[in-house]
Amino acid sequence: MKKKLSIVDIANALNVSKTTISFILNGRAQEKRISGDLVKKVMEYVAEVGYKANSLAKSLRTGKSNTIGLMVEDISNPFFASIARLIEDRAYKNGYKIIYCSTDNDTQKTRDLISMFRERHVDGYIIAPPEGIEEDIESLINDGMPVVLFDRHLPNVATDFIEVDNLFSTYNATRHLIDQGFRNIALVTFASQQTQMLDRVRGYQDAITSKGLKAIIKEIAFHQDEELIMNPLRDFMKGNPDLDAILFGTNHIGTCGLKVMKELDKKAPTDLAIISFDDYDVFKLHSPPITAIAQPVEEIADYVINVLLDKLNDRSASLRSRSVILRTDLKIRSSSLKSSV
Amino acid sequence: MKKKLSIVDIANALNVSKTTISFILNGRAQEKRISGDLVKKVMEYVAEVGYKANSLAKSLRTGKSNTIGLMVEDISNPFFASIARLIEDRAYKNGYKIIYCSTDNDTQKTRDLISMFRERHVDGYIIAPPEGIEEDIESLINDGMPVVLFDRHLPNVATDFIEVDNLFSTYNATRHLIDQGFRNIALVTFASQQTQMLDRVRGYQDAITSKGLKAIIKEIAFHQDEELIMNPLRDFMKGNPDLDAILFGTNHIGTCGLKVMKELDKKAPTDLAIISFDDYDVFKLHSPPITAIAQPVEEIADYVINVLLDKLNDRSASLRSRSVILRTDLKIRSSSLKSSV
DNA sequence: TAAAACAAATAAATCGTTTTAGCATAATTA
DNA sequence: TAATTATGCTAAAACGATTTATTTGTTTTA
Repeated sequence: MKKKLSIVDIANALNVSKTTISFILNGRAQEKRISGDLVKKVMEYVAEVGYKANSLAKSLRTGKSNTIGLMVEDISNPFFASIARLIEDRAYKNGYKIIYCSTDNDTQKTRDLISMFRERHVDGYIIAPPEGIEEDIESLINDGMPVVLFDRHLPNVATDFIEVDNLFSTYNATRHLIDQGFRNIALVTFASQQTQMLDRVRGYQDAITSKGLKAIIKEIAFHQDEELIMNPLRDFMKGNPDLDAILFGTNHIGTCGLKVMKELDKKAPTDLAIISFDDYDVFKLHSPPITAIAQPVEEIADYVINVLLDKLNDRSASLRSRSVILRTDLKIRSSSLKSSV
Repeated sequence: MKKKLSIVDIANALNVSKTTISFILNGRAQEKRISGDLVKKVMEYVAEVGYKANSLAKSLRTGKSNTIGLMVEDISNPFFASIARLIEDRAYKNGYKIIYCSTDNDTQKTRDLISMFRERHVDGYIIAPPEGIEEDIESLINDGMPVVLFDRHLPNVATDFIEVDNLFSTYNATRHLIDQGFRNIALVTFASQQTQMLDRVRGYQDAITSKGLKAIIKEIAFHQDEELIMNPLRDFMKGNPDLDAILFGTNHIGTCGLKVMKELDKKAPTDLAIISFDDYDVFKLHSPPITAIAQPVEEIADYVINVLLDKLNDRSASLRSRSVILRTDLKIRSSSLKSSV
């Protein structure tokens, strides 16, 4: 267990001041007019012994940790997992590491996690915020921390966010169901006051009422445990046998919905037409394939990281706050097509 | 942007030495026989002003960062995502944060990431190691770092690891196919010298040869890009029309396999019986449901974190190195049952 | 030729903690 | 009563970097 080299060791070995070493290593040799000879000598020696600066000491002094805090709802949810993956790649390429955590949409947990991130001096925050976290985010921003929200935003907090056009997405999907001839169309979604959920509900409602139909909305409490989602879902389906079609508000609910349908031996689209938010393998490979509202995950990740890097590099950029609204893509598959009777 | 309070601010405000504050805050008041009155005063003041120690300074001094580095193959793979999620939960409960990254099974990338983790002074490492990383892991261990491998291990490196009984898993699955009456059974897997892959191949081979059948093994290069997996897979299926059954070596290959079968309009199990390693929604919900080798993800995560915490708390524990081999569960579903002709 | 400017490098302060070693004063022992 | 031991607290060093302010010669300038 060899002791790690410090800058002092280098300085002593070369009989040079550590100040000089530091300047050279930080590319300030020219500016500090340190002779080319010495620069070369130092660089060579550093390479030879494989010295690496202690990033903790560096961070302590400079106040920068080169770390980004990423808070998603649940890292094991395929939507968040794929976004996390893309963000991770791009962050690393720009010299940043990621510390991540799952909030479970739990406000208190999120609060604790934010203060953990703060303690660890992360340089920037990427957050899919739960409800009730407004004050904490605001105080983060007031303290000058770069913050980018995604997947949803906080209406009264002025900060950058990236999300999709949720309202239009569900409006469009609902219209598609109506156009196909379905009339008893339900929306099943998580009970939530989060913006993306409210918009999804509104989009559905707008489409439904524009055609004079009756809105049927089933809200389910957010839960990790699938049983607690499937139970009310099962009750709902059993209790509404005259339903034509269901629009699922999230991929998780959509997946649970498919499981319940399987249990009850209901087939899409004959027994029930189906559309789910988010698109992933389960929906693509299902028989019949499930119509899905595909979010542009790559684009979301790109915007998120780019906006954050902008703010990180140029503090003044924090002033104007950008909101990016991206389009979704309704992947029409047979689960939502009126069976050609 | 209010300046953060430091321990000196607290000391000055109360007219007490910072040493004393530090002792009190670290629960060493009794040991250092500091009067109850003072302890109370300090604790109250600290709570009132909401002082939190700067963890960077703390880490610099103590050499502990309370961070665990987690390296998986790909965080967006459902197997790794769910393990990561479980590990994350348990780590946080024990006061540790997670820094994670995806290795893509790329040795050089992994090497870079290990040195990043080292730089950041993570206290412990959880790694699903790619090939060729033996030396780096060894040097980590030699430097006294607690390391736990999972999902696979490195044969010549003595360290703790958690994995499943891969050999028996594929042996058992193959036997099941044979028992069902299938005879032309292929194994499609990633080309890899990793232990878990070698074992999976061996398990398949053992079962095949024990019955005097012919082993048909298709190895595909590891790739993120699905097209590059699907292309050779498609060629293989087209080129071997007499195949009875396929055992897929990983969930990713399994998913791609299903996509190709969908394209080619092949149905399981009539056209081709199917079993995949790993069990998740895509397989459970598929029509027909896909027989899968389910890994005990919760148990894996529990062992991983427990073994690591043990080593973290008790350096001597590093000496005896544990290998935990867990059982998988073959979830038999209709994709592997000989159609009752 | 004295003053100013420059070149090349460094000493010391700093970031915010923990930890070691030590200092008064009061209480106990012998 | 002098020596010892507790008690309660603190000064200063250390962790390993960056940054500010300074030093010491050497050239230019006027």
